[in-house]
Amino acid sequence: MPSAVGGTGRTGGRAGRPTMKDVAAHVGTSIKSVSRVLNGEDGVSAATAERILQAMAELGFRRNDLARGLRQSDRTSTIGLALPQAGTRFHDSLVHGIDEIARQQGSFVLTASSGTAARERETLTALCSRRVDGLIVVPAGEDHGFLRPEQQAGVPVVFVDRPPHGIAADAVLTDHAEGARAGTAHLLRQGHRRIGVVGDDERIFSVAERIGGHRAALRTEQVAYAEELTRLGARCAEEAMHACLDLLGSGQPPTALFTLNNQCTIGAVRALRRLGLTRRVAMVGFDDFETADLIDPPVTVISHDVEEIGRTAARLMFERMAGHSPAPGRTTLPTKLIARGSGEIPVVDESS
Amino acid sequence: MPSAVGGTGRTGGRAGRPTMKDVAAHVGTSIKSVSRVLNGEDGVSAATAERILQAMAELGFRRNDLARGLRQSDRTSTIGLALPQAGTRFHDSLVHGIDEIARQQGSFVLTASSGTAARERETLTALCSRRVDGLIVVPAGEDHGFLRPEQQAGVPVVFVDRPPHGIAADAVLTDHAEGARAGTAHLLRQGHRRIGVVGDDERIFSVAERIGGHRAALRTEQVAYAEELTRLGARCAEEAMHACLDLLGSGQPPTALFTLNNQCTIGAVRALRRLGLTRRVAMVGFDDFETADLIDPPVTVISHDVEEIGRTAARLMFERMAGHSPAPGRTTLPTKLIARGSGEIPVVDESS
DNA sequence: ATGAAAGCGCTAACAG
DNA sequence: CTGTTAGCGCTTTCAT
Repeated sequence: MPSAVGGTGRTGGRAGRPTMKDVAAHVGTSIKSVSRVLNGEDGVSAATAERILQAMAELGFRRNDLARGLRQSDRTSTIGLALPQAGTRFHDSLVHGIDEIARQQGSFVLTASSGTAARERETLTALCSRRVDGLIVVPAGEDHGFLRPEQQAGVPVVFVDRPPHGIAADAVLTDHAEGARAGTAHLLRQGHRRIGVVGDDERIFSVAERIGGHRAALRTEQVAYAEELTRLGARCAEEAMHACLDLLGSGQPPTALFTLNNQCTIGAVRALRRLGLTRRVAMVGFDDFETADLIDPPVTVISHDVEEIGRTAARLMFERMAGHSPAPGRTTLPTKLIARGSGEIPVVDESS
Repeated sequence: MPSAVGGTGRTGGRAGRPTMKDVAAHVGTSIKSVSRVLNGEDGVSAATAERILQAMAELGFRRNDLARGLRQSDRTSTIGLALPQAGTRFHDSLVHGIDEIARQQGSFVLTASSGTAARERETLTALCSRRVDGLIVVPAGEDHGFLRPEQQAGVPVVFVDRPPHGIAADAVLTDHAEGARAGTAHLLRQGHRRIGVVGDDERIFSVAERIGGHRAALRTEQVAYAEELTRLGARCAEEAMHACLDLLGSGQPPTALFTLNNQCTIGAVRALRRLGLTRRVAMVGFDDFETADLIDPPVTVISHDVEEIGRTAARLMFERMAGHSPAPGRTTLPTKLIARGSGEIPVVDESS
């Protein structure tokens, strides 16, 4: 038994963190009193409490919440948020919304990057192994069945922006289809009949939904959907630009463009610039972005309230944590068309 | 003793998570064998191992890494990143860079929003209470002395973008002063002598540094620094726009603007638009942004490699974790001027 | 190849 | 008002 002073035998003061045991030893009281002070329970004299607080400050004590959670009904007061690498304003707003609600509930939000589909599972598992009380997931991968054990263990999982596959869970979505319908109808109203579509991979839920809405609008006006005016699979602004250049350089170019996310919108603007068509080809883009009003002409967009999506997802999660257990469902939030100019360019008279 | 079956007495399969004890009971082996399988140690027959793996899958077992860390030298393989709410691309790139290095080191990055200065301490403390192995902080507040105990306990802390106060720790900074000097010199070279400056609060390190660089450039060319052309305290694009409107509407308006971050740049562009001065007043902005090339005229900026900042900070952190302990220092990364058009507008001949 | 027991830092449930 | 004991889920040490 070598120099067993403060339990851990801390002497140098350098390595390892002080524990409650150390604080207790420092004061000459029991560990339980320290615990009481820390948790604001009563049953400790003011004098002792004072000395304990002093010792904690002196030693630089910080409670180990991990150990605490281990004992305390396995709650960590932490919720996990998994985000794929986006590179849009989506992140910030979403985190904000979630944070607002979590804070009200006394929970702490930890965000992890799930990156590509391949790494997503690993990321979510790591979050769960760190025992979050709930999980909000912006899906990157295809199947989330592996999260079922978490759900059954009482950890609610809420999906954002895309519905879950392989698991029954709440989802908070944007009304992609209706937004795209409105955007397309807006262009049709200006007389456009040849509308080019540029977007990411159609296997992505939001992309498929948006295309569906686009086609619905065309049907309503009895305009044929021209396959050759659609360019999908553009994963970044660069690829979208090339798709647009290709589209606009074809024999029968579109008189308007409908872009399926803001990266595509930015790519489209670059393409229109290069070809000197900014004022001649109309454009409506899905997703708003900060400088949309500064581009010439200002970009007409379909916008959605991402912060509200975050708040809604967080509320759903906390409701489930509180014991509510209706059948998992989808909440769909509306979009708004913001007319700024690019979408109000009328069709060029082709007979001239 | 009511139906004590699997240790925890789990029967419904609903509440609580399965533990190693449950897995062991399910297989009819000891908890230690389960542990061995999980950690890839040998000393378990292939047959038993197989049955254990099966049971884990069946029960949806997930190891509690918190409990693990409690026992295992208090390492959690997790590093914490604290970010104030920025609303710029800074976030994404920084997280990316840090993530890249952390992944190589087998660590997991958890990001928390530190929000305003007031909430920062609370956020950082919460991260520490969750026992991260290291901490990367983009400071929001003024004093970080409260992090000293963490450092002493062997948790390295690295600051990004602003140097620490009240604590000796590594910092990874941008060469704000040199960048601002170069940007200002660029404008001076076009003949501008009345350069308006719009930025956030001067108490922010980067703002002060940038102003310093700006003034240094003026001194070199023997141009007087005109206090009345400087508008600080603009915390968002909106406020920056009003500051610019004010500046440009004054009796002796500047012929060029130097904006101290991208929010201010965006505000300035809006102001120039409103006044129809986009082609007449030159502008250079600190920080690049995605659509800078799409604005008319395209915006000349001082850009820095944020991802590299992240990688550098992470590397420093892991080096300290590995035992390196030189005196804490500053690493300063260079900036690059990207001329796109707005900064190359020559001074208007005032005599005409 | 396997398991029993101790203990990580903390709190819950009981004593005094 | 204060302290003792047990145990959260896991790994470590030491036996078998």
